[in-house]
Amino acid sequence: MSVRTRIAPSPTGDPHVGTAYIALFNLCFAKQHGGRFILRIEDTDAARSTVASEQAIVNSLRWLGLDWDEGPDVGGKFAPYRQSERSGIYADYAKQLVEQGNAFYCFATAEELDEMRREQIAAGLPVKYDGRGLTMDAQEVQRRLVAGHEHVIRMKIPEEGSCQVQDMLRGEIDIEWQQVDMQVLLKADGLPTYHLANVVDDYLMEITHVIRGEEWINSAPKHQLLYEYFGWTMPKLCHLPLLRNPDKSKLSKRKNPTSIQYYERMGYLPEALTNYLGRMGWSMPDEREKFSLEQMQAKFDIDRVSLGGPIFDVEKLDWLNGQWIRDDLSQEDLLQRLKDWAFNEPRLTAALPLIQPRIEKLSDVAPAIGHLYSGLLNLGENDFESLKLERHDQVKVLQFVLWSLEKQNDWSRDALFETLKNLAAAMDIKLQLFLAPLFVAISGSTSTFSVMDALSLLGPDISRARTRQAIDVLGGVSKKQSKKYEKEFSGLVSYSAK
RNA sequence: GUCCCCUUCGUCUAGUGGCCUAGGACACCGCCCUUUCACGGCGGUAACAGGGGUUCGAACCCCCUAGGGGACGCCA
Repeated sequence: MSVRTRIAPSPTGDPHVGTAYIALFNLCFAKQHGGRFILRIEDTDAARSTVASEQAIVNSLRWLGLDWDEGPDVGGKFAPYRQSERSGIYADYAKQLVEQGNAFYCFATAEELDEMRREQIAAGLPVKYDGRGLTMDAQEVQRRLVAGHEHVIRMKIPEEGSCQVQDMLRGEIDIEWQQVDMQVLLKADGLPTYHLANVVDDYLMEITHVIRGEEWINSAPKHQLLYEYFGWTMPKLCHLPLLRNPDKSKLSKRKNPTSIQYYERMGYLPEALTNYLGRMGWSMPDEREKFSLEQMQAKFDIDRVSLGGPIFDVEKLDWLNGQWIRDDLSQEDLLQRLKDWAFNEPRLTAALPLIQPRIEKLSDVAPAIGHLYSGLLNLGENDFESLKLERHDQVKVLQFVLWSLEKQNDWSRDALFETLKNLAAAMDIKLQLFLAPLFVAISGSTSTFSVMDALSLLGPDISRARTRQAIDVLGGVSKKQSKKYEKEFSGLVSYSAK
């Protein structure tokens, strides 16, 4: 049997570099063993799993050159198990477990369980489903099912003993069954949870190796137990370390740009970013820093993964990107890359009408649109000095704007204007004053075309990054202050929503 | 709080019991190249978390402690 690996990213938010990281290692492992690497996008929440967000993942992985193979289709290639006509298979598997006595119906409501958890916390007990559904007698269960009471299916967990999970890198991991929750397998809406869907999919897709993030270690006993219940062979597990922020917490977008699209917009070469991700927790046998995806695949060895969670260090990525630009691009290549990146007709065409009214000479063009072709700006505190708003209010405005922009989905200039206008009104600040710090943050000056147009053309990734940068330049927001602001902000938003 | 994972320069890492007075890379500093700035070249500062074992010998094996991270959802 040949090796098959698979990643199952959730199409939530922007495609994350962590997804690319896991994909890269899966791809290299599979190719190294002459196997296949399969992509499957999964999320049971239809509201946030849109065609567009699925496509964004596909595009980002393609951009990075992390190509996947076609695998056995389960419920549609990109549209996952939420597809109603196929989700039935998961319900069938869940019911099979009930019949086998490995799972049970639970009629507890969300409120009831919240209450239970609160009590457990108050009593200093481990927070865990207490097995109340198990005590209901079969007739009562039948009665409620027939009556159409809302219910879920949970898996049974052994009451004592422990589970030994084999990890390809860590060896045996021993987890007490006491620590494992009676996981919901089938939700009240009839859709499976990740745990069930994942196991069923991996089985149906004949996955032999599961290479995923370390955050899944604690769920491994559940998955292993499901394989046992079904009588299926368990794939080999491998948990990769998590990418971290400079403060060592799990890489998150609040602290670091994490969107693959951000790195694309910043002008990193995909081969450099892939190369850099390949250096996170892994090294070439000859220790060279620069290598292509093909070279990594050729030399890949999962045992060379080091377990300490690596910090995503932009400085080294910058250096590596420079190496790629200087060593691997001919002048023609560079020209082509620049054209593809941003110096293309549609991008320029979008900018020209904005500056045409403002220029007197053709030589005025480059300075006027320079900020549309830049990454982070060269900002200093004094760039904000001449503004009328007090400095701490500037920071506050920028922070609130940032939070708004993080929620913003529609990046048309009109939608942005609507959002910002409402925010200014809610904060009770005159629009002109309100926009001034953002103007500087985004454009690097106060005398250029509308900041809405700039935001719209720059897109979410760069816009948010520059706003964040401006906040930092102005001294940042302390943790305490941030909490206070957050509260105030959520109050404003609900107010303006009315 | 409970459990799990992790721990070599500031950062990414090499190292799988003797080759380690611990190597490379980024960053930083200095020198050289140079009309400037980069690039490039050369050099420098800088680490085995702490404590116990095992062993002739420990960065490497074991134990304890500390620190960091993660998981504890009808999210994934």
